[in-house]
Amino acid sequence: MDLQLPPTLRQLRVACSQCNLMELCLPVGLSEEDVARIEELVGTRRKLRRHQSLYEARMPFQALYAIRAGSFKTTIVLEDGREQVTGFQMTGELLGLDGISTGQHVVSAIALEDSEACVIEYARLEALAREIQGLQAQFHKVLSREIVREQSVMMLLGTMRAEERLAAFLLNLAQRFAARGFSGTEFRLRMTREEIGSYLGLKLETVSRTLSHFQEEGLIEVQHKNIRLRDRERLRGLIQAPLSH
Amino acid sequence: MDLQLPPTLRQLRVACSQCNLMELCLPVGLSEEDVARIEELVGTRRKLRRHQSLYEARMPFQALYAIRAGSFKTTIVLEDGREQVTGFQMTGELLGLDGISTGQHVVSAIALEDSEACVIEYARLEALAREIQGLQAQFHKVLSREIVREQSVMMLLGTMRAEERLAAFLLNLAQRFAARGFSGTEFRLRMTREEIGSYLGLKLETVSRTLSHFQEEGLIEVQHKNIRLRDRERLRGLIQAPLSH
DNA sequence: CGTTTTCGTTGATGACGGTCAACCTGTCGT
DNA sequence: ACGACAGGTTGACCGTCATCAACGAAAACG
Repeated sequence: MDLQLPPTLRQLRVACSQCNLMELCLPVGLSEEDVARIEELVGTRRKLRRHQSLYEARMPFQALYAIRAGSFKTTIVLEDGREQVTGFQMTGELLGLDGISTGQHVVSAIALEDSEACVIEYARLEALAREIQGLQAQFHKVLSREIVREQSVMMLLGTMRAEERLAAFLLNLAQRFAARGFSGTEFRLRMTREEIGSYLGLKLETVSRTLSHFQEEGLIEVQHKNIRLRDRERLRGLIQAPLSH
Repeated sequence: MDLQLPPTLRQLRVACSQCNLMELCLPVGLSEEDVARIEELVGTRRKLRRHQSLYEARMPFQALYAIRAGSFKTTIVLEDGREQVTGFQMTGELLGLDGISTGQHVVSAIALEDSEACVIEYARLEALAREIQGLQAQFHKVLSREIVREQSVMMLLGTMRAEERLAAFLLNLAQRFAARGFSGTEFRLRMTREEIGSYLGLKLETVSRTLSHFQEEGLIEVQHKNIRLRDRERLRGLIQAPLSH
């Protein structure tokens, strides 16, 4: 079996058709036949240990990456060194879209845990998208979905208060875990308070305090990185009715 | 002449090849021949008066819009009524990308002044992108550029202070005016203080105060909506060195 | 053309979240 | 298994920006 081979030789024959992430990834909505053709797209897979990067800002862009296992964060840095997390990505999600624009990556993608990603060479993807209409359509949707996601983060950063941001964040995570067949009520955070804060435009102390506060209110249970949602409805209510207006 | 005809009959024959926005719009980098084929893409143009919307959130998505004249803002609203401006768009820029994801628009696009947009039916665009490689490549770049733009807004909202946000905003506007052949030093804001504030995650009073402050410092001259940049370098410096660290 | 409304400026005050600091706990590396 | 260190919690204090308010000016309206 593959697992017996030394790591460098593990250029596993990738089979999208065998992958349980199909309905979250690029092949969504494609016929069996088309999925078969897509498999030629994915050349290799890359395994990463925690803290390793899939790509770094300013590196030339050549490929997109579909997360097969694990999770990542993407970060952008200003010249003065300030850094911000722009997103957290889970299995089935596509990384690297930022590089298409200029041919250079603008964010870095860093594994939050030991992870694995399918390498999708971009030139091949473009070529195949011209042939397979469904692939083209799906790819455009993925791009557009990222635009929409970022817009809702802008909304969060621009108009929400600390409590609302955290509530929105937890509910979003829950929903994504659920979509992957995991519990949407009990899960483990893969990122630190500081990373959460960076993503939400808050300091880590504020994240910590707010989580504690949620716990006191009976909204959630927190124990380190383990989260349990106890009252989803009230959490949701927090977002819609900040304090009274 | 066209101008004599009643508005409803003004389905002008559009000619991308004649449009001075070519190098800012979709046809970038295409051969003459390909540009000719692209022209069949743009069916009609739409004229809008100030405050009219090109499309509204929740409306079905069918077309993208290339701004031919004027300018727009895009806004997203939460259920509780809170609204945020997610972007300001100028000539040559593409509107409607948010709709691809779900087939429904998620933001509304509203004209900041009397404006005109070319209607690009999306189904046709996808079809043509499959045939013209350069068009496909350019379209993907436009999508990716929007992702990158939003990331830098996230950075701005997440880590920058009021002064830095305003400085970044003014410099960005200046650069875009310059790219269109207008002065990058003296220009007229098309949006209100409130709209600027909404975009930057600030209240209108803060925007007003900060602009006044910039003026006292000799960085800019403000007179209502007219802006003149007096010291670009110091403005730029504001962004990179927030206060000392 | 005058009136009304929208838009912008400036001031006084206060709240939310940032900052600094001390301490604790769990995890990672050797 | 142990120690060092990263990660997390909590408290006290403070700064930035929001809020409330009053006023002024420009633009939109009939």
